Amino acid sequence: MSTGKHKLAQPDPGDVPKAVINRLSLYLRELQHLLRSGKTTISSSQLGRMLGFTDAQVRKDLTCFGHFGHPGIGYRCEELVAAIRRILGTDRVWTVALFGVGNLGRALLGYKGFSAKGFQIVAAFDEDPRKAGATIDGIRVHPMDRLDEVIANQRIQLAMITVPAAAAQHVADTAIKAGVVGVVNFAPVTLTVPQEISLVGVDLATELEQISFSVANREKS
Amino acid sequence: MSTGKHKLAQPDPGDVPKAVINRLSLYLRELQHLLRSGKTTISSSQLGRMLGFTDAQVRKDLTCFGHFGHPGIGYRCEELVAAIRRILGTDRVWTVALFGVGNLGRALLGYKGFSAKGFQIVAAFDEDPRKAGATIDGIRVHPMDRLDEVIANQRIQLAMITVPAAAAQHVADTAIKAGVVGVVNFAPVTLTVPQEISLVGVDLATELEQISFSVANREKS
DNA sequence: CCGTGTGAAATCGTTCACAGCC
DNA sequence: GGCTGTGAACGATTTCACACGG
Repeated sequence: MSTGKHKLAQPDPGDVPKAVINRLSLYLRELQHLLRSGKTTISSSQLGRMLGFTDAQVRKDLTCFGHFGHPGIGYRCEELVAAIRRILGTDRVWTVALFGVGNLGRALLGYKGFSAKGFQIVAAFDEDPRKAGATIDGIRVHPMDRLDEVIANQRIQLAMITVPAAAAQHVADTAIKAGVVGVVNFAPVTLTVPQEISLVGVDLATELEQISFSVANREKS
Repeated sequence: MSTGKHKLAQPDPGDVPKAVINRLSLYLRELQHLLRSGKTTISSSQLGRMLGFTDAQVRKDLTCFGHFGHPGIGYRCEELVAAIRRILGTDRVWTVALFGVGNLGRALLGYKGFSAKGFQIVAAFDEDPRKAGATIDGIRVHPMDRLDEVIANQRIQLAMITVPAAAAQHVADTAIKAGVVGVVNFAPVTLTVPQEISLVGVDLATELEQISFSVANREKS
């Protein structure tokens, strides 16, 4: 058996709420900060307070996947980081291709946070032939028609889409046909993908609308 | 009277689920596409299908805020767009300041999607004195120490934070002290703000972790 | 004691199903 | 016939409260 000493339950992922996975990411981020500042253990209530959750919530979330805590002690940070990374699948390295080398695309190519978390952008694509051939932040920009070849050769698993809205669906279809199994879409459109493909959409304007609503309506208690 | 003919209910925003607001943004985005393609009315089931929701969900979400539908007809796109914009507060223009003119910051300064939705970035700030003084995409970059003055003079309401994680809390505190009432945080840290301030966090690595989890666990059903 | 893990209770959000209207 | 608005049923998630372990 390859992985560590603590039992990792494997519940049907279908019955783990999506919100739990989101919080797991936040726990992980917080734990990594804690580790850097030298803390070795933490209780569910401390961790919860840092993020605005209750202690029970933290424990429930974690026990979806196994028994990581130590009664009377709390959670050992290092242990829990390892466990969450295994749960999220970020204990391995993922290969990512970026589609659309515009402003946002370039910014993402240079973003250090991805490789730190195990996501390696290994190729970029752009329709504009003047961009293809360039190397940005060490990443080669290919023309779109090399897509199949590059995805296959470099065994690319995930796609980040930063092309204009009108092109996003076509790019997603093509990338998926070439073998990509997960997509992060930054274009402000709803994409349709086969159900075995994982998809998350990040719409920056939508995020601002959440703020706008809550500011416009902050005359509550 | 300035605003339209349809009743806009004003429920205590506290009892509208956050998820509803998120979906409202998606409805709006979809409706605007529909308008551009010439459609004038749509039913809850059509709109739902486009986004992967049920018809009942769409209707419930909308009736949180008033009666916008026409039995036998559906919703008139233009009318509904206006209503949702009023609900989200994007029928007015919001002034935004951007903090941290790095890769991501620059990309956001150039992003057209914001002004199209009523969010106008009117100033940027950076600690690096070499960046201050420049103008990027028509937006002036100020040194941090002009923060109070600029926020007040330009009546800036919202902040987008794209500084490094270690600086984010301080920047948020300062911006809030200067009068900002809503914050979108792109730095990978949990910010603490007074409860009357609206906050959303967007962590790009976290989004990828959602994909990683679901790809790693897609042997379900 | 402090702190986890966990059934049971409470809360919240979604879907159903149908009355009413065009 | 097609479609909205809505109470009631259902399902899911969060919180409570306590047994048990260091």
